[in-house]
Amino acid sequence: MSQVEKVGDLAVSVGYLLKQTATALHASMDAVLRPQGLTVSQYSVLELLGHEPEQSNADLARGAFVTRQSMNEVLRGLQDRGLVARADVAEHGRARPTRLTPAGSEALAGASAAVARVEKRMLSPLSTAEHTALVARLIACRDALTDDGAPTGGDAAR
Amino acid sequence: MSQVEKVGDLAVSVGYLLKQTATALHASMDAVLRPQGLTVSQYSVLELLGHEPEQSNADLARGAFVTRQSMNEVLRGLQDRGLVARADVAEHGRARPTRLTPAGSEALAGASAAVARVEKRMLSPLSTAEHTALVARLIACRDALTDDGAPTGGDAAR
DNA sequence: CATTGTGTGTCAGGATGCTGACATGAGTCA
DNA sequence: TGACTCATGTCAGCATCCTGACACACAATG
Repeated sequence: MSQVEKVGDLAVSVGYLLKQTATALHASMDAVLRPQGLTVSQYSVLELLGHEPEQSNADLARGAFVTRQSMNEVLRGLQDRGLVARADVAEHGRARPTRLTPAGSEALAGASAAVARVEKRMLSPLSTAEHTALVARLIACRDALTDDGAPTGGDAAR
Repeated sequence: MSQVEKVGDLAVSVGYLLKQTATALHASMDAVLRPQGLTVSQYSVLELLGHEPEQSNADLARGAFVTRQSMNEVLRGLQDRGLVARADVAEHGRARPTRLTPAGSEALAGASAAVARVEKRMLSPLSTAEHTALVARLIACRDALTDDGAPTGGDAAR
């Protein structure tokens, strides 16, 4: 009974399935966003700003699970295309809050609809009860990993 | 009723939770594998070879959700450290099957045990029934995305 | 036998994201 | 006030992974 534990069958490994499903979702999102001229990272920023305006570069980086440096480049791309706007000078600290432009809101509307269709397709085999149960269990797994142990990503906890 | 759909609250969005959970798992795996001198990608290869020996570079690339080119570099690293071995000449086509060396099997044993502990921690809040239900629903979501729509990743379907 | 198609390994170039480092602005506290 | 801590934005260098392209090996087909 003091057997050494190891990872079992990959076909039913939660870790492997998580990676597979997340990869499939990313690919599907990329497929519908690219025709709209957006990458998944860029869409993530627009979506985050749509839910909570006036976020700083660091805020957005944490929300999208990347570093401030990477987010900076994503924001530059969106800014050059006029989809987001940043204050030229910081109001308070060094943070220069970013907000959606009208063009950005319009792009977000189209992209969000497309992504919603992808999510709907992903969840189509699940009943409403199964859907909510899945959400609850993903939250439980995420919290079990992050409550103590390792950081979630980005560089906020390094 | 012709309302335009959009992505809802991020805190209960399956897509966002999937990304969060997968990121947290990846970070936790990295934290336990790095002390053993392995990256997550390298561990993935060892694990795949442990389950199914004699896989080609392309097979492993598909299994690890990366391109053949990326997998080639991972394999080169493992080969230089003597953890895997590849035939110098192809037996059949151009494929040169890779297999674990004794040192590779030993490294895999330690790494797999560490990863199993991470998975166990992740699943600790779930009952056995919830665990199996989670697996079934992740499979359902993955298949719903990949059965028709977009490819799963890598370059196999581009 | 020649042709076509599919799968594989590999090279070159580039895009993306990360680590490390530094300077700036704000809050805290002796 | 001055020292300290913390969060932010940014620069430089590097690692990783990808796209595009090509050559080879085999199977199927005429």
